[in-house]
Amino acid sequence: MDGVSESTPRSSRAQQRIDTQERILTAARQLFADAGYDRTTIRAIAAAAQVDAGLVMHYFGSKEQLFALATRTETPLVTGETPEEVAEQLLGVLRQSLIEEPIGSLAVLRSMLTHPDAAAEVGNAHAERVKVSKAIPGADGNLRAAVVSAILIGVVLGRHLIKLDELADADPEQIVELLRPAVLSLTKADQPE
Amino acid sequence: MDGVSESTPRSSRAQQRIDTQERILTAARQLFADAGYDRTTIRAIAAAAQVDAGLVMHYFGSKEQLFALATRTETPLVTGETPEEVAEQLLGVLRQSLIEEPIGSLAVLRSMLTHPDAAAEVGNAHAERVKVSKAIPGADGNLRAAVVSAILIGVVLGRHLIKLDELADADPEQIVELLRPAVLSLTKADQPE
DNA sequence: GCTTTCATTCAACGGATGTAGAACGGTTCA
DNA sequence: TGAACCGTTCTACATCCGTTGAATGAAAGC
Repeated sequence: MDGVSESTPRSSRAQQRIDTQERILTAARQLFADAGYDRTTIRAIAAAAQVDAGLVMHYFGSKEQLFALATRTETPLVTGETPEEVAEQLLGVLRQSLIEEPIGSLAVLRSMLTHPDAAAEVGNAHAERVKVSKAIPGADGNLRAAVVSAILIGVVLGRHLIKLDELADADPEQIVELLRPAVLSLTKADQPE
Repeated sequence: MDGVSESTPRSSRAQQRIDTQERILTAARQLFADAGYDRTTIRAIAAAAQVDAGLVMHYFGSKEQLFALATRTETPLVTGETPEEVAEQLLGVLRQSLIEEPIGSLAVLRSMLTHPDAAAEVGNAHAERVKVSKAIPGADGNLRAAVVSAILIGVVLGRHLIKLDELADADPEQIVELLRPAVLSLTKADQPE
């Protein structure tokens, strides 16, 4: 039954390699999020992972490739049908991002602004817009979706990165409540005047 | 009447020094906005200003001080009394920031996310929040003001820095229209249910 | 005209960084 | 037990950066 019992011992070497790689990735994610791409050095990542800098290179090839792997993030789902459902799902994503720092996204966001190649990742990290735009009716659905994304990015950024005092200290639920009308006004189609 | 006619000749040395300093400051502003603090080198600024790197140091002391001087920006006024007036003024600031890149602000915004000391500048650059919070009634006026600031930052950032396609290409006026209800919902005080 | 002043350039240093390759030491396997 | 393997560290190199101090040459003042 257990075909790997003898040929691949679960610990000691194969596993330790994987553990070490994961330790490096975790340290990289955290440091990239805290300090951005440029200010994060391979040596610092190695130190945080209690490893030599050369090993990081050996495993990941270059700082560039390590960054790409460390900041890969799965995009949240937006599957709602009605504007209200879409709005609630977006607010749910926001709530989660306010409660705990979305480390991968922060790393990308922070780095994107100084590191050219990171910008490409944003289309990926926030590809939710694509789905959002399909869920928002009207000819300007795409634009509305982009504006909503920008708003959410701005608020998350204001809380975790810029750390605007009021935003950083406030109750997440209160922020969500304040934003509900704003998000709703954007997920609903134009109403003729 | 003209006390400076002879004692301070307007050109040649005093003036050329001022001109050169201004040329350096302009180049610095642009480069900091384009590439952020870390990726902008003194040598690149000097080259853009057609000057030696040593001269930049000689005039501004350090990269740090140059950054502080180059990104100093005057804060827009928000003096409205009613929620509607405040909202319109905020939307006006947004409109202007969408039409032409606010280079100083972009430089701060971009650098702030990787350069620690730049963060302090944000309180200055967006000190408008203080005035906004006074113009927004209710116990949560401060929080509302912060949320509005975050939203505006997010949208400007989405257009000029992240360059979300739809946001970058859209008509500024259309974006402003989309955001009016959102901003209005935040400048108005809570209405009891 | 000679000296002083000063805007500007030149050359260099010390440190940090990404990266490459040799070397080490324990594990695996015959 | 001895040889091959491999995870890991050590050492070093080339480059780039911020910064400095001496050198240069033209303008200013006497």
